[in-house]
Amino acid sequence: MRITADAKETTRRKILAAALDLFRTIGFDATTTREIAKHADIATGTLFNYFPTKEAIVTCMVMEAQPVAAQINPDQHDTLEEALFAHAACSMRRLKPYRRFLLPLLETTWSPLAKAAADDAGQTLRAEHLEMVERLARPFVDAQRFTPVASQMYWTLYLGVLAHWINDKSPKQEDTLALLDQSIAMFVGWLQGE
Amino acid sequence: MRITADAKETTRRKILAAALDLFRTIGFDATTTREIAKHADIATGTLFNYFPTKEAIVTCMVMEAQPVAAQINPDQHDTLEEALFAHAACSMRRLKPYRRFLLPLLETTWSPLAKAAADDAGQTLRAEHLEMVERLARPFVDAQRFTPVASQMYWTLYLGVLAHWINDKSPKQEDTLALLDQSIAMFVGWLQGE
DNA sequence: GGTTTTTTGTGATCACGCTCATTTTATTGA
DNA sequence: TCAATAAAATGAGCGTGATCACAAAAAACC
Repeated sequence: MRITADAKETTRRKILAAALDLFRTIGFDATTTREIAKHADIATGTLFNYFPTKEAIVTCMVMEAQPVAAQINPDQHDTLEEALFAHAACSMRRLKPYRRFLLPLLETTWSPLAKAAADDAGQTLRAEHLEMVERLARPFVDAQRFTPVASQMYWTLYLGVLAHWINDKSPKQEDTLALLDQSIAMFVGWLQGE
Repeated sequence: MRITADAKETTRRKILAAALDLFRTIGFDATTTREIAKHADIATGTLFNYFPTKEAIVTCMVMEAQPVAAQINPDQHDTLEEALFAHAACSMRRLKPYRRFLLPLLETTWSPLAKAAADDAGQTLRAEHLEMVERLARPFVDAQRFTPVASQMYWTLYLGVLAHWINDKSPKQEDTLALLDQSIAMFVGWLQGE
């Protein structure tokens, strides 16, 4: 059991490394599962013993990156805008290595479009993010204001920002940061005001 | 030239009819292009002479529905919320026959996620919608406030509503209407306030 | 009407993500 | 040590959306 488990982990890492390499080099779409398997020295079928779909590989990469929760201090900020901005920026820093091929993640697992029962891992990421948002909002707004609809609207706006980010050509992605800033301002204004 | 053009139009309609029928009956994913072609009495290859992709068929259905612009009077409303709500509701009424299989449209052509150069038709629909939104906003807000970023944020929110709508199980889709209401309130609050 | 040129239709074929019956390898128990 | 059993790897093969070399038909020209 010992040797096998280690071997499996090794294979897993080989797949992730091979996939990351190819995604970066030629992009997500142009990378075939056969190619990933070949680079990882396994058979095509084996790949799917480790990851249910090609998209799941991306999801997995993101999940294994350093969690945001560990890097954010909820009591550090004076305004809700500031807190949410810091949180989003931190999340995006985490996603940065995968920016160019986040699209499949957004489309298949993160999007509110995603078929309900889909990918667990993606749902987990979403839930974690939203939970943090709610926690950050707690000192600033009534708990009862933070309805599921509020979560949903935040998530929509956040996805909009990420979507823009993916193709952002501005030098330091400042366009995206501006969009993020405005999106958060809009959300906070609505959440606190009214 | 005459006869051919008519024949082409006939084939086009046969394809659209066959596709609509199948999409409704067994859903978008379960419908194969071969099946559509068979029902339309043409070869598989011919289908792709008329529509570049399977998704484009859906886009086309939506485009051929009655344009929203013809049904909205910009001077009819007392508040911006009201005007935008009417416009969105009207757009969705138009989309209603296709609600169950809008997902591919949202994913591949409407989403801000879509690769930039993608599908023209989808971009047109988007542009038309946003233009109308801007026109409705004109009496209520400074023109210079309606920046491209504002358009983008509106579109993101609108897509969020549509995404929710697709899977909305509530009897008269009142969940979606509530979400639309809140989304517009948030957007208008931000656009006018600040 | 016959010839050329252009447009349209065709289905075999491709490349892809993914599956599954089978083979290979590892683990257990005596 | 060696069956017996469980776990993992394999690659041929499936169904799919889409392509393309070619065939048929239509339009244009004289």
